[in-house]
Amino acid sequence: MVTEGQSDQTAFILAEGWACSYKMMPDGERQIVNFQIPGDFLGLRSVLFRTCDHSIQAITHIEASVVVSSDLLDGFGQSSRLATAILWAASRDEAMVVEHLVNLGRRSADERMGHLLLELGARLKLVGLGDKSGFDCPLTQYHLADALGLTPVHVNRVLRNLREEGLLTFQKRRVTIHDFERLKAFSGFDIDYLDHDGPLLR
Amino acid sequence: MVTEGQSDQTAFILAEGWACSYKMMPDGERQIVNFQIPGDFLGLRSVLFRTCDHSIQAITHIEASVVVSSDLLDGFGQSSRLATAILWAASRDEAMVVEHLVNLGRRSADERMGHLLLELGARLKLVGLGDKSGFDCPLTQYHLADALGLTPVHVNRVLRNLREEGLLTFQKRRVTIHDFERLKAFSGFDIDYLDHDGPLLR
DNA sequence: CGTTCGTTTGAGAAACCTCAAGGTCTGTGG
DNA sequence: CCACAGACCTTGAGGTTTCTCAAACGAACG
Repeated sequence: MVTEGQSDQTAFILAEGWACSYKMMPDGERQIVNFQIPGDFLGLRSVLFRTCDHSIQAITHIEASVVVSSDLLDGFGQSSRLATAILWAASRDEAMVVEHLVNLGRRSADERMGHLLLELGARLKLVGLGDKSGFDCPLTQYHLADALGLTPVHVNRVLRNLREEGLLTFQKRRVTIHDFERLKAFSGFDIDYLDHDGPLLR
Repeated sequence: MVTEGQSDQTAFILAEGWACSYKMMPDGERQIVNFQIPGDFLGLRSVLFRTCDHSIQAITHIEASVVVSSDLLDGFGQSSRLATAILWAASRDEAMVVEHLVNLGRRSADERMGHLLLELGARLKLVGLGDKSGFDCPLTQYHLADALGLTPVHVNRVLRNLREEGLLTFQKRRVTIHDFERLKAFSGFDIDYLDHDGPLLR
């Protein structure tokens, strides 16, 4: 129904049956983000974003009403710029939460850590704090543990692993990326879900 | 800055410093949902929803601009009904994803399963499919595994645990809740995050 | 009647947690 | 400047949860 990476997608309202939205991992594993049941709106972000960051698949036989994409965008075009900006912010926000969810569901502790720190680095770079080599980071290992669903003790060991692997160092409130490309590959980080530069407007 | 359960909250745009949004578990554990850095919008759902479903806390010293809540809602009030409805749907969607995130981050496999099935039950009940005693469910154990970040093998054992505990049975495409209250307590399910009955409008 | 999909069970391995104890750094009051 | 407290980081040993691999079983379907 909706496929990750494609553009020009459609939105639906589900009338009958079940569907699910999910993301695929490079190794073929899958993380289901949500199940959709009758009455649910489906594929909203695929219309608002230029390219979709997730896929949707039917589970049972399905009946759904197509929501014409241009109608949606027209409706929004007439709305205030404020409304559009807010919806866009909300969507970006949700995209980050979804990526975080995938992180917890389908990655090892080491990969999660790498992914989180790469995401923070990428976001900080966008606003001019930090660069490819690293960034200042006020988080404690307790914060990282609470974010990644780990214990602080294990966070410590994970950071040691990454350091010993030569991937990154987190010391003295500073994250230093030693090998960006390898870390990116290791943690399955793909910046696309952040890379939507502004509302899709007409 | 923002506290779960309160109403009349404020939104901010972060100018300087770091913050994080999180949910607390009954046992005092915490799941951080996202970190906010300069430039980020913060507390949007706390304005759109009557009561907020998460909390926000400063990590460093912070400078932020207050976004006046009434301005936001005015801006929306002038927008089309369509725009408002869409934003509301997006927010509810995000609330579900956030709860799913907490599920993966801070609950055991058994608790996750209970929580997921209770959520599905609650949502199905809202649209008239299924009731407190259970619901028809077309999902396979593979679907559940992909949703909960487990292996299909372990899903099977989890379902057996829950059955042997007398909490629920999932057999022949039917979920039967044997002891709703006990299951709810066991899996930390709190329906509030679904219970926002329509956009907050003027 | 064979094939496919989904479920069930077992045994051993890996990841992560718990508990416990030191160690380091930083700010604070004397 | 020193002593101290508190917050944070680091390491070890042993336990629990979850995974991997493997195999068998049942039901649906052509």
